[in-house]
Amino acid sequence: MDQIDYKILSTLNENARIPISELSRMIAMSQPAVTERLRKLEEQGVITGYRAELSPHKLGKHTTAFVLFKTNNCKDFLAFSETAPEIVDLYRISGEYNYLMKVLTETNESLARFLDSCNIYGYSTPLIVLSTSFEGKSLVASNV
Amino acid sequence: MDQIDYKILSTLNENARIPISELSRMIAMSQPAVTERLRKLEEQGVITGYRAELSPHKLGKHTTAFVLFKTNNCKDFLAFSETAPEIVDLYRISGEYNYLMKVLTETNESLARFLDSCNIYGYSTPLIVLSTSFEGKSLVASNV
DNA sequence: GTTGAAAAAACAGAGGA
DNA sequence: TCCTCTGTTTTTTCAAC
Repeated sequence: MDQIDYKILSTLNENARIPISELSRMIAMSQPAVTERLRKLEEQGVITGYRAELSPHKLGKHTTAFVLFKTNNCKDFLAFSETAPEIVDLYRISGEYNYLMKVLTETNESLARFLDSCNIYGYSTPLIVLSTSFEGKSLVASNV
Repeated sequence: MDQIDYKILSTLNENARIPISELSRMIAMSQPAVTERLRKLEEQGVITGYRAELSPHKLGKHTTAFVLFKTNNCKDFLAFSETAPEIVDLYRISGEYNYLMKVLTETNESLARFLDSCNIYGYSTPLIVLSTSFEGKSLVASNV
């Protein structure tokens, strides 16, 4: 992992669909060399995947909320949560509550309905997201 | 936006670097037609970008935490947070605390040091992430 | 890690349901 | 309007160095 690898990671974090030919021009290195570095970064698990980032709003999801909660049935809740399209992120956390989830619903009302339908207790008042200042900042500096 | 568009979105959410030729084979549609649909989805803002997903662990970030806090200097904090590599997500939220941030640091100790260095007050005990059950679930169903 | 040729894919045009 | 077909350009892959 050197400066060139960091540059590759930072560039792909900004635009994962950039052609390798263009990437290689940007970092002034031959295409096969960049391809080989990329292959290694994927193999080592530094790069875990490539994702299209979608607009929740354009897909009719107008409410984003974080909910802290407790559950005894960790295993059951995990199975449920994987099938619930509303839950996009799920974290096991330290502290009074043992889970944190990020939930996307169409409206505030559908958020309330969804929470009622979850088999959880002791959940916090939903932390409604008023605005997302930024999200998914790159883990590697862009000016390497 | 029809079923085919949803299929394109869901496929690109799983692998954003898939060649359009392969994508077009998967959904049994010609390449130019898929290219045109993709162009429109980007133009409409349904697709906001393509990102490489990196492993925090492989990059030396062993601690992930969510921190709720209050600040009066919203503008100043936003400027600071954009330059702080530790803060990867920042949300303005409803409720007693007015901000939620996701922070990645090398260790628990560096998390403590970072929070001390932030010009915020009334922040919650950091919600340390013990494990990420899942993250970034697709906003569109995969079985469309 | 570089160069250069062959294969594959992306792009841009005309034509058809 | 949206899709298909075809030729051209670009990109990727694979060889040898």
